Amino acid sequence: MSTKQTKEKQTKGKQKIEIKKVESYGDRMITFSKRRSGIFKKMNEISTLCDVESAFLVYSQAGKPYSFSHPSMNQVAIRLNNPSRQEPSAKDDNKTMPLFEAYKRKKIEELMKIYVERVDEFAMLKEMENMLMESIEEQKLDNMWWNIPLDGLSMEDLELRHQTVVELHDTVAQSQLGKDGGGHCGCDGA
Amino acid sequence: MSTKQTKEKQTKGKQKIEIKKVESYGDRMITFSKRRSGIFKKMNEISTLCDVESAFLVYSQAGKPYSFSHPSMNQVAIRLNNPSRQEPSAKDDNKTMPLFEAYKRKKIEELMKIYVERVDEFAMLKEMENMLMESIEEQKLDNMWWNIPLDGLSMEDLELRHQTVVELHDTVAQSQLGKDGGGHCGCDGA
DNA sequence: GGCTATCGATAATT
DNA sequence: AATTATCGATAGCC
Repeated sequence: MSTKQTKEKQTKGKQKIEIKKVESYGDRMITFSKRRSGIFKKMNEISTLCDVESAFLVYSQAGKPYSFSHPSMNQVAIRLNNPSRQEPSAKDDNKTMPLFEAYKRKKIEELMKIYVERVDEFAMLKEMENMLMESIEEQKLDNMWWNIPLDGLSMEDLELRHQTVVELHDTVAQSQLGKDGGGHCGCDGA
Repeated sequence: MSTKQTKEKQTKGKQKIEIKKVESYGDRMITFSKRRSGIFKKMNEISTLCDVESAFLVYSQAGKPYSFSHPSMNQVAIRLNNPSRQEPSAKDDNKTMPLFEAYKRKKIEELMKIYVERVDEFAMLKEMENMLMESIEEQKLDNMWWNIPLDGLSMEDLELRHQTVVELHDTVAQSQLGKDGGGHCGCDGA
C-alpha cells in the first residue's frame, strides 16, 4: 500500500451531526434503517454480555412496529405486514395524525371488546387457549392477549388480531357444528 | 498500523471483546451500566433524528426493569386510552406503564404469530368461512370493516363498523348456538 | 466516576 | 449496497 502521492480523501467520512429531525425523508429513512440495525446489535450484545432480558421497540410514523427482544432471538425484527404504498410524510409532517390515530384506536378498542365478548360466548375458546399456552409456555403470559388493552396498536396489529379472532371463531363454530358442542366455559384461571 | 511500540501508552484502550457473558459479576455490572447508558442515548437519538416513537426495556437478572421511552405523542395516546386517568398535566410519571404495555405488546406479537399458525393448522377454516358467509349473507361480508383501509375514516364510519361487527356476531352466534349471549366465560378481566 | 486508546458505528460518498 | 474516513462508544485502568 504505498501509493502515497496525492492523498486525496475519497470521502469526508462521518461528520458530526446535530441531533434533530433529519428533514430529508430519504435521508431520514436511511438513518432510521442504519441506526435501527445498530441498536438491534447493541441490544443483542448487552443481553449476551450482561445476561439480561431486553426489548426494544420502535414505531415509525406510520405506526409500523419494529421490535427486538433477546430471549427469543428467532425474530430480530418482527414486521407486521405493511400496505407499503404512499408515504404520509414525504412533504407533510404535521402532528395531527397522531391525535386522530389515538382517537381511532380508542374507538377500535371498544369495538374489539364487544367483538371479543361475542366470540367468547362460543366458549370453546379455552381449548384454543390451552393449546396456545402450551406452545408458548416460556412466555409466561399471565394475560390472555385479548384481555390486553389495545393502546397504541397499529392498524396492522388490529387487523391481524381481528383476523385471528375470526379464524378462531370459525374453527370453534365448526367444531360445535360438526361434532358435539362441548359447551363448557372453563375460562377461569390463567 | 505500524508495529512499533516505542511510546508507552497509558492504557491499552478499548480492546476487542468476545460477545459472551461477562463472567465477573463486577465487570458485568459495569458493562451493563455503561452500555445501558449508551443504548439510552442511541434510543433518544434515533427517536429525535427519525421522528419515531421508541421504547427500550431491560430486565436485569434481579428482575429490575430499566426503561426508556421517547416522550412526545405516546403520552397522548395512552391518556386517551385510559380515560380513568385523564389529566391535563403532562408531568405525569406514567412513563413506565406505556413501556410495559409496549413490552407486552411485543410479546403479543410473538404470541400472535404462533397463535395464528396454530389456528391455521386446524385447516378447516375455509369450509367454515363459507358457512359463515351463507349465514349472514345480507351483511355483505365483502365489506367487512377489517378489509377497509381506515386511513380517512370518520367517526361516523367507525361507529357504523362497530355496529356492523356487533350485529354480525350476534347473528353468527345465534345461528350457531341458537341463543343470545346471556352469560359468558368471565375471561374478560380488566 | 473519570481518563485514554482503541474499536465499532455511521455520515458522506460512490 | 459498498466503501471510506471520521466520530462516538467503550474496555481497561485508576
